[in-house]
Amino acid sequence: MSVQSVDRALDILEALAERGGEAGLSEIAARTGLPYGTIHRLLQTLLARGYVRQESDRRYALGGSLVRTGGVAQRMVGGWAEPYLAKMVELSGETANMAVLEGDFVVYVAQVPSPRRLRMFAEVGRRVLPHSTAVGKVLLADRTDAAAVFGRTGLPRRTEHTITSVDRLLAELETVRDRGYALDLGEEELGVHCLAVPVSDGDRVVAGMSVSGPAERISALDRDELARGLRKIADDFGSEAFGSGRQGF
Amino acid sequence: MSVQSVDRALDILEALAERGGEAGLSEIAARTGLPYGTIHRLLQTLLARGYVRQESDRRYALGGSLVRTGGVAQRMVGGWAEPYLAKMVELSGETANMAVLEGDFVVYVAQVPSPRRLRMFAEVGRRVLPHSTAVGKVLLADRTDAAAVFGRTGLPRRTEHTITSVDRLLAELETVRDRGYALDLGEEELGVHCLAVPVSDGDRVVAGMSVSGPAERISALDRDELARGLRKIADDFGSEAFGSGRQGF
DNA sequence: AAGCATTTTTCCGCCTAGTGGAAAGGGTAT
DNA sequence: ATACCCTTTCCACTAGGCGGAAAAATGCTT
Repeated sequence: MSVQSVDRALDILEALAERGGEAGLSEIAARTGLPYGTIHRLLQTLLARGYVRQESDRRYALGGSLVRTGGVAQRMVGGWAEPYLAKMVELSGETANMAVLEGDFVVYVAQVPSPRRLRMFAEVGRRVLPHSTAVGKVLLADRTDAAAVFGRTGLPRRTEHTITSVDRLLAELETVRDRGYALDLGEEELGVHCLAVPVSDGDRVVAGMSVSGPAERISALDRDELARGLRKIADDFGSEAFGSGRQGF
Repeated sequence: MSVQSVDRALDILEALAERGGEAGLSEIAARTGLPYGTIHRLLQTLLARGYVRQESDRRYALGGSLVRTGGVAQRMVGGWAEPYLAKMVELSGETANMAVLEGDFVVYVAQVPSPRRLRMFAEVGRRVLPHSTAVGKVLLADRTDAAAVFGRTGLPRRTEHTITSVDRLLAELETVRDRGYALDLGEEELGVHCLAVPVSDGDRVVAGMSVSGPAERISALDRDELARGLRKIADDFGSEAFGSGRQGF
């Protein structure tokens, strides 16, 4: 049903991405379980097209050609997310956002603003640090290297409520995993509260969706009930947008 | 030398990207020249992996899986660009940036700041409109649909120098094509001048690199000589980062 | 509502394009 | 200088992929 060599080429690209965009041939072999000759041949093909690049030490890295298609795809995904974000706005009355983790940063990729007069507005494309945002917390809760991320970024204090202790933050991520949603109680911007839920591709958390608004309005909502509603929407979106991924086991 | 089916799968992905991320099977066939059966089979493979998605009207679109790899690749490219941007800083004494076009926006993907006390600082990841920036102009100069972009974005006045007439702007793009570099004379921010040059993958303009600084300092430089120097650096980077693309003709 | 044109999907025999084990070639650490 | 590890090349085998053409689905026109 599937074309073997294409499948394998994608495996290689993904293996490279998981290793942070760079790996040696044998590292790829270890991860994918493919024979060396095969990997080398497929890499040559990707190399010739600029999807992979070879460094001077003969290691392989993801190449520039992925940027173009990736950018186009990101806008598409943002577009598909809009109806779902609109549902979240309907449910909560507040502005809804979708964000992904890019490196150590949270990047907003789509937004549907609240119809209210007083509302949040975070431009699409904006980058923020994960430790002080609800989406950042859901995104990191799924990763085992959260502590390393905090090590690199530090935990700059944004407001008096920002959590600046690594231990407290890791404990909070634990809570996020357990209850399935994350909060930001004025940690990024004073007077602004957010509630975020994960978007999964069936295997891993690939994005986060959140609603944000003035502290008083958000506090007035029933958190658990809201979270339940948002999770449902995020799950629907996840299976629609990323759903066909990871089949064939 | 190259694996045929992988090459073809990449052709399909690129055809989709060129069509704005969405196309019917026969559109892809027209563009790639591949037989229907073959395209369909390859699309099924990409579909199963989430690299492509099928809409309700049976058309195909780029899928979410590209976002992950694309994001990782973008950071890699930004990293490779740094030594080149550093050379530009050395040459001009001013902050150097690299940016790409994402949809109708210019997105900064890498930066090396000037060592001077008074310097430009535009955060990586920032989005701006193309009409009022030098990088925006080089990026659009290569596209035939620049007028359409301006139609969608409008030409908001950022300063008293911003060009707000479509005709004047299109004429300026013509000039940019001819002389090989673009200027921004306080059109985005008062008192800030920029000079940008294109980065090509050998076929099309895929990014722009620019230097920006206080109007007085930039004016004091010999534009044509500076442009020549920057072009050389940008060309070197282009062939290094995207160079192995488009072989095999 | 029926028929026509267009586009997408399925099928299957042919055979080429891809596979992968193993050996040769490079780098670099000891 | 040598040994080890990682990468690249080679080649005989055959499974995996190819693509023409028919079937099915969709949607447009009359």
